[in-house]
Amino acid sequence: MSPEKRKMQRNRQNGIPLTVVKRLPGYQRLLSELANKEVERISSRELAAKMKINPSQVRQDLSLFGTFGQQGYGYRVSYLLGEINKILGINTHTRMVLVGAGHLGRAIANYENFTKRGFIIEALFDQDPQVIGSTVNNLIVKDVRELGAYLATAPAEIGVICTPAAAAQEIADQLVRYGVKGIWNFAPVALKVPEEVCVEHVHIGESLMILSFQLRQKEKKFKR
Amino acid sequence: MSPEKRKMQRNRQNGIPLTVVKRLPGYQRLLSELANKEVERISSRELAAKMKINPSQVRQDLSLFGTFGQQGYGYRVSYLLGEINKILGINTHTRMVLVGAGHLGRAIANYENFTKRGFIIEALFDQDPQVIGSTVNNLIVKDVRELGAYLATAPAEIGVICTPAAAAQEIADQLVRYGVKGIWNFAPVALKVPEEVCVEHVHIGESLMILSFQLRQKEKKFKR
DNA sequence: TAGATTGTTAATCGATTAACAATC
DNA sequence: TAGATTGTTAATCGATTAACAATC
Repeated sequence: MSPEKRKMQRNRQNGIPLTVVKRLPGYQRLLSELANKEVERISSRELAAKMKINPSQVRQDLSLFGTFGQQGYGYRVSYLLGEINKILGINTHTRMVLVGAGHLGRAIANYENFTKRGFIIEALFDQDPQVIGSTVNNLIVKDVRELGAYLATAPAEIGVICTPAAAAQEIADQLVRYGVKGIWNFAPVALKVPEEVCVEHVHIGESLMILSFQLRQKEKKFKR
Repeated sequence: MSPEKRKMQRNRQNGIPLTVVKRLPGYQRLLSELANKEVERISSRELAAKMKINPSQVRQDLSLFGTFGQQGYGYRVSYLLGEINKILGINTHTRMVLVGAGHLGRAIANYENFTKRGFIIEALFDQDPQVIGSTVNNLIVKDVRELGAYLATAPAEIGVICTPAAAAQEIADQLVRYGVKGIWNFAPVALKVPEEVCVEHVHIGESLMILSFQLRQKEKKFKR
């Protein structure tokens, strides 16, 4: 394999290993909880225990982004949370549009946790005349044929795809054409997008398969 | 240490590495697609290309479960798919109940992909009098207070939790008490369950945080 | 100050990739 | 048969864990 090809396959973007990136939301959630409980400081040992990982790993992970702690003291919860929020882009009004206002789309549109963190769904689109015009969480569902025109006047950073699998690629193409930089994809299909566009795929079905596998493994173990 | 001994020890301690387990649904989906297209055979090289992984890894992964290929030929698609379906417990009528018939719950209950693979949601429960009695995908939503009584007469292997975070642990406890062996959790909360119960958590919110992080990283990269 | 705990380097472990004999 | 491709062992690479000097 050529060096370039191998490099492309590496599970990294810009130096931060994907394994670390995947832990960041976990740190964020824990620190939020601690902040809510008005805990002032926490050590890597305590944080690690809550995350069910190794204290070295906590320090290793955080050190990739800066030096947030103090020797002999640990980490100030409010400060570390603030830094991780910055790293994750939390609390900075990220504009989103959502396509596919079926049950799943409406569930996402109603999720307050996202809004609270600054991820704002600003418009909903659907194809079904029965759905177009209905209200979801104070937004009127628009005709998906208006998607391009809408994004031309009100750009969004993230497009959420909650359509059936068959429609997803076409919608992704449109979102990309009209300047969306990230796609949050709930359709069970691998999207093709240009290199500069990020895709995050929520693998709902795969998750059920994994659960099923684990059930069967445990069965075996307990029978033996 | 002899190879067999090492293999035995690994299997005893950890079973199949989680990294491998996570790839299984991907193999399954690809092989299904190939079977639908009536492709007869596939090599590890071709399969790897479609999975965007290394051919060695495909052979390595599959060899953990048995020997499914033939030298000089590759893998018979229908046979390999059948074996992977067995491994994942696909097509063996797995009984499920779902608690929380909001938008997300109804989206899951309507998902035909699961039914097709033998994962059957047999009952829906909710707490809201407005929702109880309504019909979702030919099932009448029951009062969540009947959950225990229902499971006592009609046991289920998997319980799906689509309730708000605050209710999730209480529901998980009930599901476990009434014999559910796996929990598919969509509530953004870490559930505590006995060791013998499997939990698979769908991290919807974390996925958005990861996308947001990647967006910001790409921004940096393209600005620089 | 003295104990605590970080940030970082070094060691270990596990996962991925390469190589190749076996064999269809 | 001869080319193709597996299953498996060996080498490499990356991630996790341990160790410890720095220092609050």
